[in-house]
Amino acid sequence: MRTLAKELGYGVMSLYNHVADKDDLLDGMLELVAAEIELPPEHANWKTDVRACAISAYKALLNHPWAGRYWGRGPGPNKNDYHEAILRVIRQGKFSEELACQGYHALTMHVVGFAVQVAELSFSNNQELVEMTKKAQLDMPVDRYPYLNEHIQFHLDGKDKTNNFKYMLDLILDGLEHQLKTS
Amino acid sequence: MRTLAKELGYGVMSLYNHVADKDDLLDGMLELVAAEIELPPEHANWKTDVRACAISAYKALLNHPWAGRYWGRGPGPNKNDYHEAILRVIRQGKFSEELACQGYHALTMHVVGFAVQVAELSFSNNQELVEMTKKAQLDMPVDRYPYLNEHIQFHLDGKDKTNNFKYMLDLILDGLEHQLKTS
DNA sequence: ACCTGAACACCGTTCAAGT
DNA sequence: ACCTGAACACCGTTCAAGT
Repeated sequence: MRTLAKELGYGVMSLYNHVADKDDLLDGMLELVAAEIELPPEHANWKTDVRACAISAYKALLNHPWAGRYWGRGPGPNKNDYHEAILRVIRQGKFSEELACQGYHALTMHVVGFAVQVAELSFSNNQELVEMTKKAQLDMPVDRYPYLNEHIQFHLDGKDKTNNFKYMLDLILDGLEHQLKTS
Repeated sequence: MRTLAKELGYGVMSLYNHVADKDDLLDGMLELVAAEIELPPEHANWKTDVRACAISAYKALLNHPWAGRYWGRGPGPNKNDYHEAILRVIRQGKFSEELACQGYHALTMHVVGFAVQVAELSFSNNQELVEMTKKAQLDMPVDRYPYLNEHIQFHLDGKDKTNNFKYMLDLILDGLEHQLKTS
């Protein structure tokens, strides 16, 4: 609040003429984030549509790294539109009510769960990440943590070329598709 | 800090004789949470072992709802043991280095991503959840959000009987198993 | 209707002083 | 070695007073 007011060039208390609360302000900010999410069209391919929408939501959350932590607060028009879109697309894709419920939760939980964790890391560049990784490695002797060291080395060698958000997303989507077909 | 000191019956500053920082204190607390995770045995079934370990980690995080938010901080012996265990089990299960990397991230991201979001909700009982849901429903007219309302009704009717954490976990595990077999 | 400073009840932490 | 109160630099917010 105090920082924001200073940035705007007003006294702190002026903010409370436009906003009830810090919570109220946050809700408004979250709605702006939700507005960035590109929503899928009517009646097309559920899998590609829900995939694109999830990726768009993920990008919106990473555009505003503070946002994921607060995403679970109250409802809001733009946030509702996003959730409605996900549910609509899979229901129109012939998901049963039950499978839609499961798929909806799996997808939305994945998006913000992944986003909060990636946003938390927040190193400014890759070099900084490498430094942090190497420092962490000092607390992990190879004889006690052989697999952990192997894994870290795998990353340091730049061998991890997969986008892990999309990788998990596809695990979920493929799993749902399989359940849809065999139900 | 101030609250903790009062609870212990000491002055605030006495804490700094046992702990460098609030961060230092949190790291210690996180290690205690990590200690609650039951680690899998050597050389058994990767799928059931990694599943049990993930569920145990999830339960530990929910036992201490504040913990998920800070899980991504630095390394720590107990936290390292947990990560080492996951990596070991899947590598011993004949995962390639690459698939192990993907599986490791998918599993660990799922556990804490899901935990932080569930912990955030934090209503004390089911009645309270129903109240909150119904209040949220007021901002969601049925004509504008038909699928969202259908979904909420599905929950209010108690028809969602799936444990969504385990459901997603099995989606991931089954996907990994499939990739393991066809690689 | 909008702005504002003083004041309140909170934080984590430094520092100097105690035993 | 362990404890501690005063003090500092922060928070979000209430309240009464301004225009």
